[in-house]
Amino acid sequence: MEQAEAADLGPGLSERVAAALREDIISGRIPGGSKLNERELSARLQVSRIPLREALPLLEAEGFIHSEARRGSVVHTFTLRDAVEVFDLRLQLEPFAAASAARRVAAGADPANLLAALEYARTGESGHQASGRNSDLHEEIVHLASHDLLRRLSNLLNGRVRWLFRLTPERDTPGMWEEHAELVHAIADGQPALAEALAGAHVERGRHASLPHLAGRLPSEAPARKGRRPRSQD
Amino acid sequence: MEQAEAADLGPGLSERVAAALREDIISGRIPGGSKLNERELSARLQVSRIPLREALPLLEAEGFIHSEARRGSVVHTFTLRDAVEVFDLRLQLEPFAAASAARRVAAGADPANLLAALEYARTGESGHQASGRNSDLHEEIVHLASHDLLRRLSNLLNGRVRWLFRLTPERDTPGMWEEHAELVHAIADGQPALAEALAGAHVERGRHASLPHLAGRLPSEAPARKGRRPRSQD
DNA sequence: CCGGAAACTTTTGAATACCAAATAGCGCCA
DNA sequence: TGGCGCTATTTGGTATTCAAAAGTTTCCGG
Repeated sequence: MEQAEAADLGPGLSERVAAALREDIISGRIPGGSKLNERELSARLQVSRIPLREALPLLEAEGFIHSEARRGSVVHTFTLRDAVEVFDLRLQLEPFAAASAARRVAAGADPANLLAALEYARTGESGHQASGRNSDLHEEIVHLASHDLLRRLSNLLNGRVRWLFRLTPERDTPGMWEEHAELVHAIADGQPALAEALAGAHVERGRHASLPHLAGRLPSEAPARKGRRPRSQD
Repeated sequence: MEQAEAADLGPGLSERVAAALREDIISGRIPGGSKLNERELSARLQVSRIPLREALPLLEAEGFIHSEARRGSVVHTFTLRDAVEVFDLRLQLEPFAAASAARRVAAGADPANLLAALEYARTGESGHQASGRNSDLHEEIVHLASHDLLRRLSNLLNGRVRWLFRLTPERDTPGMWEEHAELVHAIADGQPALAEALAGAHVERGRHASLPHLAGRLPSEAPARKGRRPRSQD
């Protein structure tokens, strides 16, 4: 199989494979419960099994797939419980991230990138793309916090946050932008306590706004254990 | 290269490779800054490069190694900052884990395993092995919380917690066992608020007890960027 | 004698081919 | 119709090979 001139040379191939699969799962193009056939995926993604098998453990660590020894990988079926768990942990991490970022600003760090991300999120109109910008904003806060371990945990969380945001496009209201602006300015002003409180409030408001909608859109519990083969496409 | 009868069949080979490397790094057998040569490691671990390259991305996600494209992998050099970061995030996650576990018990979950882990931690004498038992206790709390996402984030944190505990064997004092006992009983009694507060106090006490010791034992900042080749063994 | 450029070497990234073991699906027989 | 064994697909893993990029060495010129 010719690999042509596809060598991007930037990120490793396995990371691109992981990113592609992650997006396919988040977007629902590969539905929950699908069995992932290695060589079929290799063919579709135009790569050999090697980068694929480097990518799958990562996706499993993020909880997007579930792999059992010699039984292959199955795409995770997201439930309402998953959504609740995302809010739970955002509530633990984002206030800390916001406070840390504010402290860093107070200590002399430059919040320019954060303010730029806020502006970027404002200019983008509503819709599915906006959820990506919201994620960018949160990532920028984490980055500003200069906290390596926090960044790693947030990366793990991030895919699921993006999944969650994609399910609730109506979250992108003017009111939410106000919340973001308040939070960003508290950070940019170097006020850790205020930033922490606003971040917590932001997450909690999101939870209460989203969960009722999500309850109708997600299976409340795990699906049947055997025989499900959603036959993604043909 | 004969693989003999080594087929354990239990966990995948790549997971065992990841675990072995993780332990080698935590224990210092592979010192920070070491360059990891793939085929050399393959030879030493008696596996081919494939399970190795499935393991390396996992270790990188956990922050034990740092891989750059076409430049190979280097073992992370732990600094005092890393220790502070571990305490930071334990402080965010463990109180939540303890509260969740207590809520689960109040809702009818059985804390028998948790109590058993506490007893197991008590019977083990002091020393380096005890740090493993402490980790087991924390893992048991997380397990009891029945929170998938929390479990994933905790797993990410866990390796670094084990690294940290191994550096401070003097932490294993009778006083710390009292703290554990209080916490476990609060959970077993189904008291979320008490468990949350005790978990936070436990982490903070550990921070204050450990950091002075660690300050003398760890490099305060990242090492020289180039040319370091600690030549682990020959 | 020192600095820079070119050639060489090492190592990673990736592909291909192959084998063994286990699961799972299938058909066969009672 | 139900249980049992067989085949076949698939995963886990190894070995080998190739290309490209880093790193290293050497060599030449200033």
